[in-house]
Amino acid sequence: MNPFATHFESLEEFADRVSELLQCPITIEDANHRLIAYSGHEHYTDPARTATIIHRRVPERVINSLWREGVIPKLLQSEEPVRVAEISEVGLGNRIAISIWKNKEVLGFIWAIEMNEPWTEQQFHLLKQAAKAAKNLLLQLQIRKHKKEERIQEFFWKLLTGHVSSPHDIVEQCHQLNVHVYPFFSVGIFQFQQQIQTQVERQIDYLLKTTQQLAIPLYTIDHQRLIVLVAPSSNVYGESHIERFFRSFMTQMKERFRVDIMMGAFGNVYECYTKIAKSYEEAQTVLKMKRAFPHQLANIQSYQHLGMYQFFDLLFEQKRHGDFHNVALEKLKQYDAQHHTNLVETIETYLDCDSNVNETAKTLNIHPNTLAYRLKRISEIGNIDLSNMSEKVKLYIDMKLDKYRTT
Amino acid sequence: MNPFATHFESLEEFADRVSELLQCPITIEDANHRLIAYSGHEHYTDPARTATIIHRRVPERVINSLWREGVIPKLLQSEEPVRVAEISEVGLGNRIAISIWKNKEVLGFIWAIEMNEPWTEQQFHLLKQAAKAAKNLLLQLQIRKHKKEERIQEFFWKLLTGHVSSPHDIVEQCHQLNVHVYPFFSVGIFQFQQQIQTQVERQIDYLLKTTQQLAIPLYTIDHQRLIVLVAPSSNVYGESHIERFFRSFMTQMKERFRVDIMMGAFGNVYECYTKIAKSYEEAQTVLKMKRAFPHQLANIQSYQHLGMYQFFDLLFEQKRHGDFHNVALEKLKQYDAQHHTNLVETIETYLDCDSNVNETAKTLNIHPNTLAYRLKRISEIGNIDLSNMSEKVKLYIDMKLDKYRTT
DNA sequence: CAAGCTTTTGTGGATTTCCACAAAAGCTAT
DNA sequence: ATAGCTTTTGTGGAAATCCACAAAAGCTTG
Repeated sequence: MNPFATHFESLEEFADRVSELLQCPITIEDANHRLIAYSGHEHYTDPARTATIIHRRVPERVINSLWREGVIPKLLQSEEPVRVAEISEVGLGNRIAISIWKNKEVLGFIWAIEMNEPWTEQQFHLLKQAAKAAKNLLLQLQIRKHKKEERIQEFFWKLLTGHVSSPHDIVEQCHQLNVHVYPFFSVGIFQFQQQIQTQVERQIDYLLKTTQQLAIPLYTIDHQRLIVLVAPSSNVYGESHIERFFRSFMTQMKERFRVDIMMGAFGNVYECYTKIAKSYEEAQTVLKMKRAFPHQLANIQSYQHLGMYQFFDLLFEQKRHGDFHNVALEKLKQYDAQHHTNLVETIETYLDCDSNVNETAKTLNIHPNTLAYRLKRISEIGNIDLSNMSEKVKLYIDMKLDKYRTT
Repeated sequence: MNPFATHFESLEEFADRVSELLQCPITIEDANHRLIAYSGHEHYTDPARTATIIHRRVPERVINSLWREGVIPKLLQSEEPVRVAEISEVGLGNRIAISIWKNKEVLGFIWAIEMNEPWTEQQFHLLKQAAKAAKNLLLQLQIRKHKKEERIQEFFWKLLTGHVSSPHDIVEQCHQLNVHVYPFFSVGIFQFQQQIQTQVERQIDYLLKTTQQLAIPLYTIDHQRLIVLVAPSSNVYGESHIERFFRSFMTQMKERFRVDIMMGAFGNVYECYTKIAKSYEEAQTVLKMKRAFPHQLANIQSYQHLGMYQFFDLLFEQKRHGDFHNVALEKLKQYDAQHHTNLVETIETYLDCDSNVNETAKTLNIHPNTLAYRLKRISEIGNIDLSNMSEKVKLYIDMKLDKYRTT
């Protein structure tokens, strides 16, 4: 006979029942480690569980430890209970965990704290029965959520495309949809190697829901791209917070799920939600420029650090009208062609290296004096004053615009 | 009785007549030292005269000497003959010169070579009579010229404003108007201190017509501006030729006529005459930028050397839409305001000085180590990588755009 | 006013840059 | 092939830069 074959009013009631039967504290989480229910009996509770209950989610460091220890991969692979040894650094006592399945998808987890004695076969069997019973309860939750999700998605796309009304209305709608409004935000994009499949969607959802580095009130998936609204807790070090989150998201996708993300990018941080479309545009610009200048912008993620490449679409448009043709550059190109020299490459590398002689010489594999000689020739042939910032800027931009054209 | 009170078929006939009476070679020039007529009798002729006749104009170095010796100023002041001592460097022998007047305007000059003996009173008297007689002959030339001038002016304005047809038609029209077509050209503008008066117009005409550094097929005057079409002889060192001409024109206007020119500027050198409007626009851009950045661009005249300022109108337009706001710069400004520091000024000067520490420190009157410290703070506070060209460019442009806004 | 912070200036030494000069290597055209 | 050019590499010394460390001066705050 199944002890869970009755009707439960709520998941809490269910958790309490499991706790009674197993004689230990029980915590039920969804697939993203958000707290769904927990037993209320007076038992010993480790610090990790306390923190989980207080914040209504498992602390990120605990999740990270569980990944590192291989616990979560195991849970995601089998329906069997997993024994977890104490991880004292994160306040986690001895645990038994089991995943809740529906078809081939994990809906959530049940965690039990292993009290003094080791579990009996009987207890393990009970836990497995509990996991089966939890499935139906969780499914009901899921359905309710999915409906809301769809409305939120639509709302987010409206924000991204600028089809929005007043800031006040936006906040109003957020409240209706139960989307938290943060004081600062930025729009980010992750470009994946391939079209994002359903399984990867779940993995993305998992990572985004479990991260606590910053809030992600909204996100959506579009072909090969994941678009997120990120909200750093403060804007003082906002940029670097986002940077760090982006890097860790990408490494985690790779390490945990073997999913490659080509690149990530995000726009400026704004306060008013009407600027979401703008931040989105900026993020798209970053991606575009990273594609055109993969080497230069390999380590750049933010629009803020795009530097002069921010201007490029605009300048390029103008250049196509035939403006800005650079006589100096043309002369250098001509000279290169006629004399089989590398003056253009030289000056470009030199400027890439921030006018650093040694670095440039190393990059080009030439003697520093050779570089000096070439620079002298460049300034003669192109009639350029290489100690004039404005001229250098012009030349640099024109060279990069040239490259941009060929992509 | 006046020996010139007869009708002369041509100016040549007149010159021969004068030559006969004075027993010496005679040359008649217009007010711009262009050859109008010369006597053909076999007399001794100095190299300066030979060159004048061959090139149909007085060589520029001869003109310059005559100015330097004070000969021409004297001629422009009085109707009396002026004795000119030999200037052997330019091949000029002993001469007697007199100016030809109409009301208060000089129409031209008569030059006589003083042969072996010094002139008698009688000869001077004859020369004065000749100058009076020449007046009417020159006037007829003038009238014919004026009419043509007007049609040329109209044509030039059409070219400048882009109201032109095909390149072929332009060349056609040039031929009709007797305007020489050169393979390369650029449009230049001189900005005068004040509205250009008739007298100054003549002085401009004089300098433009006498210069031989480069050809000036067309020019026009508009309020405080003189607009010239300049044609360097070759485009190899075209830019520098034009530069030199601009400088010398401005110094000569000042030294010879006490007329101040605020600044000069010229556009790119093109080959096709349909690009005149473009070159003109570029020259206007240079003037505009020189007004906005008088210090930085004090020594810049050409569009080519405007460097990054070429972009500024375009970028500024975009910036007004609220794009490109620079968080780093805002943070620095904020820090400056709160802590009474000069970080923005420091970084701007540093970039102005092409990242040269010593020069910057001297300019700012601070210790080099102070500068180093400030730069460190700047990169911390603004989250800027000062060894990244692209970021430097962005910051530099944003700072200059800020300045541009306030002008 | 004392403590703690930021900012300025100083010192010294390793490293880099700049410059002049020269040798060697490579290319081109007669 | 040779002469004349450009280009590369080398040497050495003066000047500038970079860096670490420290003292002093200036500001802010309790």
